[in-house]
Amino acid sequence: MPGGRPRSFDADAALDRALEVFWRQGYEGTSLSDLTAAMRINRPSLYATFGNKEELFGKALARYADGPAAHAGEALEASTGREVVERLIRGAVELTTGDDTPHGCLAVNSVHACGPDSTPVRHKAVAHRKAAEVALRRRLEQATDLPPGYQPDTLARLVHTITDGIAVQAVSGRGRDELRHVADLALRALFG
Amino acid sequence: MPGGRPRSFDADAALDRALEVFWRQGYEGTSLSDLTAAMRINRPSLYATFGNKEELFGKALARYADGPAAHAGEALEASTGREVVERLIRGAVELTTGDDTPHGCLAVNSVHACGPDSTPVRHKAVAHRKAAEVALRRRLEQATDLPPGYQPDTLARLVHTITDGIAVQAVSGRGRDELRHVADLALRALFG
DNA sequence: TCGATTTTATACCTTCCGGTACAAAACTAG
DNA sequence: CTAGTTTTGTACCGGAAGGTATAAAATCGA
Repeated sequence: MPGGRPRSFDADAALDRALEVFWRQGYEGTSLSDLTAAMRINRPSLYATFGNKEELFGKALARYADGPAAHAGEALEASTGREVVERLIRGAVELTTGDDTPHGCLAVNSVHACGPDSTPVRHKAVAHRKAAEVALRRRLEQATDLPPGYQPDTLARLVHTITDGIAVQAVSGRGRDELRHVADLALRALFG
Repeated sequence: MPGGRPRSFDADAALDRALEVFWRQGYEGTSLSDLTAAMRINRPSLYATFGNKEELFGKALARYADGPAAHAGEALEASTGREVVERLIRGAVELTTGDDTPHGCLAVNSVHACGPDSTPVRHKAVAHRKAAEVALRRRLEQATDLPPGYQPDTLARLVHTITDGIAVQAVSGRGRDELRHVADLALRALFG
């Protein structure tokens, strides 16, 4: 029964391009014209396929978590608490200072989306971050190798504070090598 | 010789209100209507007194550094490296989680101002942050109480990474008490 | 009181925003 | 080939953005 003109573009590839633009320019800083130009589709196709700008962003954020930022989830599978933390911090440096990707972190950038209309986007980003923090805390509660006196919930928040800071440094122009040294020092301070 | 109708508002007070709005809503998220409403002046008065939106932001950022964020400069006067770092980190928590001020840090928020027209604003914020980092590095080079192996430049960057992360956590909804515990743990990790 | 000068208030300008109506094009089923 | 369906391209909509022209209002020196 369904005939219809076939879609002339790859929706997944288009979503990847949208992700790239949102990551580089932020939600508010990205106009529909920016999106359609990057995705190589026209406006009605975007709306028919992805809903609207806000829904498109939501899908881009989900893709970000499963793709470029997948290390954050995988890090929790490491066998020791220390290695979990190390993978998160070192992974943040690599993620936010890539040569072929925008600098900074989409989730951190999106928390700073301002203006009345971007409130739902900010909430999405906050929810995503909160979920990551809960998962890390749960994982650290299982760890037996934390230095004495380190509480899992506070350590989880400190680790995310450091990875958030790394993202800010990366958008501020700090290079990968410099941030690797920062990560080295942070890990040394945390675990000796 | 100069006659002329007298100005009917306090320019400093108006600038403080503009700072408040930029801090809470970001550069791009703040419209001229938001500004004139908050400052209780009309549009031509804003342009005659402060130039344009971008110049107004520059003056608000300078006021931020001398006012709410003055602790960052004063911290460098502490007598030991450790106390310098402690004042910076604890000061960041208090600054970014104030009851009567917006949460987060204006300089960190502004680094995330996106879109083509806000490039100069981002550059202003980056320059401001870079100057602060140089000053901290210089100060830590004078310190004699750093733990062995801590290089002043890397430590300065790590400290700013942590304060940046605190600002991100604050805009993400983390409360003052929680961030105080994070600061405690960070300082304990850094200095034992 | 009378110009000269500066600020006020209103109303407007251009441009771009996110979002959509509509018709031509490209396909499948019969 | 036709009927039905979906996507494509273009052109447009209302609204809000940053910024400004203009004239009334309020002060000064003379």
